[in-house]
Amino acid sequence: MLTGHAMLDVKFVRQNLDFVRESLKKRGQPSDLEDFVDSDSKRRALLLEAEELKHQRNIVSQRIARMTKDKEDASELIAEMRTVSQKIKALDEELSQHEQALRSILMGLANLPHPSVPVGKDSEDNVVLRKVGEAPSFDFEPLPHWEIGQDLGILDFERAAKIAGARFALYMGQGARLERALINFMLDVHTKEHGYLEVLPPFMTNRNSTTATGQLPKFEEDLFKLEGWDYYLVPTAEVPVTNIHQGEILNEDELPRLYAAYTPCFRSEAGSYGKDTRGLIRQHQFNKVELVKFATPETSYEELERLLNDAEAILKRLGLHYQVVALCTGDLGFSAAKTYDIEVWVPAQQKYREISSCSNFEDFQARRGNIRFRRKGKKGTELVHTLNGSGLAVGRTVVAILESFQQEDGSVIIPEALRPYMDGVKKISARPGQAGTKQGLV
RNA sequence: GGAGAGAUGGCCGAGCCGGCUGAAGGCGCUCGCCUGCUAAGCGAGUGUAGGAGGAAACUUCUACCGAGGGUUCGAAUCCCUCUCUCUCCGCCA
Repeated sequence: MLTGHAMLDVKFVRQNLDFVRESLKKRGQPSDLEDFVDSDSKRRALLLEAEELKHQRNIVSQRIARMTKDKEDASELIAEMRTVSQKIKALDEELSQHEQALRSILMGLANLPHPSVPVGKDSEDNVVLRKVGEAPSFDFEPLPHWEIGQDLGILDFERAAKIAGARFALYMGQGARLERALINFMLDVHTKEHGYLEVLPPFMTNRNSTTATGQLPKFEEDLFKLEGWDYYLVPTAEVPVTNIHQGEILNEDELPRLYAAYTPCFRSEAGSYGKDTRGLIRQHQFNKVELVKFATPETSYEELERLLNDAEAILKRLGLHYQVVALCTGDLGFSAAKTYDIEVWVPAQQKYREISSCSNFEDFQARRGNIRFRRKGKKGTELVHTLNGSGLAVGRTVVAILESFQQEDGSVIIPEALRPYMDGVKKISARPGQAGTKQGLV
């Protein structure tokens, strides 16, 4: 059987070969699908043959049962069926080879872009939809956040390197407090105002779950794997949270379901050597509040817009300048049908950097994870649509805050919305001798 | 870590000395009837996936009783391995 682990729908691909080819080409991942057609047709031919034999076996077995009951001699039929069973076994083996081939072909095919996604080659072709707020202006040379953080004694990359290595951060004092404040702030806004249910999931997931959301098998090198265990450290809460409903059949009236989860995220960042080597932008471990939705197909694109708004709300309240970008076909992630990125302004770099990525996966993940729903009064099941988006990446939010609200004297103003989460602290400034000493507690 | 018990349909729960059991019974759900509303009651229906046929409603076949193997003409039922859950003992928080 081929249930549950395809990505695109086998039937759909079979019946829309040209469309699929065209879509994959737009993504810059062309495939002639010849191997698909080949495996698929072989598989069906073998299936037919095997099922006919099984039918025969079932009927004759019943006859044997009756004969045995009536004390008749069935040894001839039994001998006959013995060879039939052997034949079935051989066919089943051949069949499973083709099914495996077909599955791995399907697993390698990326999701089809939604018609509204701009066609393009790479990130150059992404479309900026809007810019919100204004970039802060400075009458002094703004410092990069790592310098601000180190000067304030709230970020320590040298000791982090000693403890773990490159691409790790050690937050101290008000830095650690700021990170925690942001997590709480984000969770509160999403759960109390946007209607999400807070969840705290496992930070490791097994192979099956990691495959369902699309991180495996294609992106294994991006993940941290626990040696000797079937566990992967989560690269995003998307993995454990989307798998909450793995294998379930939900009721239509339970949809949409909205979840908000804080987790640390672990990424190997293989292949990004030399990029963003300083500071908090690219870490092996970072914190994120993730928003995940399960929706019906007819509402999933409305839900995507709402998800985007929910993520933007955080930046607005913090008073950070950002832009919203629609990813083009060539820049779309493997599993996504449509993605908006939110990019926050990073003053020291004079650049917008991704701080959230909001995607509709349609039924792509649901098919792998076998997440379905039943419509009221209708027979059968349908796959749900899954969506997720960062709301937001916490470390990068710290970057934006430190750099955007830095003062000439090296202090940093805390956005008003965050102060309740910081014991009313309005500003982080350097106070020599404070960190970790008894005087600091006064 | 040691000893035991279990895993069945949306849910609960029979079957488990092998053969009309895709699976009794109950709950839930859907449709219809009945009652002034609600509740109760009565009747019918109600798993998933894949294949073949059909424009379609649908028909038919195959598979599925935690997962994967094995025995057998035939397995939810017997055997092996694994996973998970529960109980008791020990250990650690």
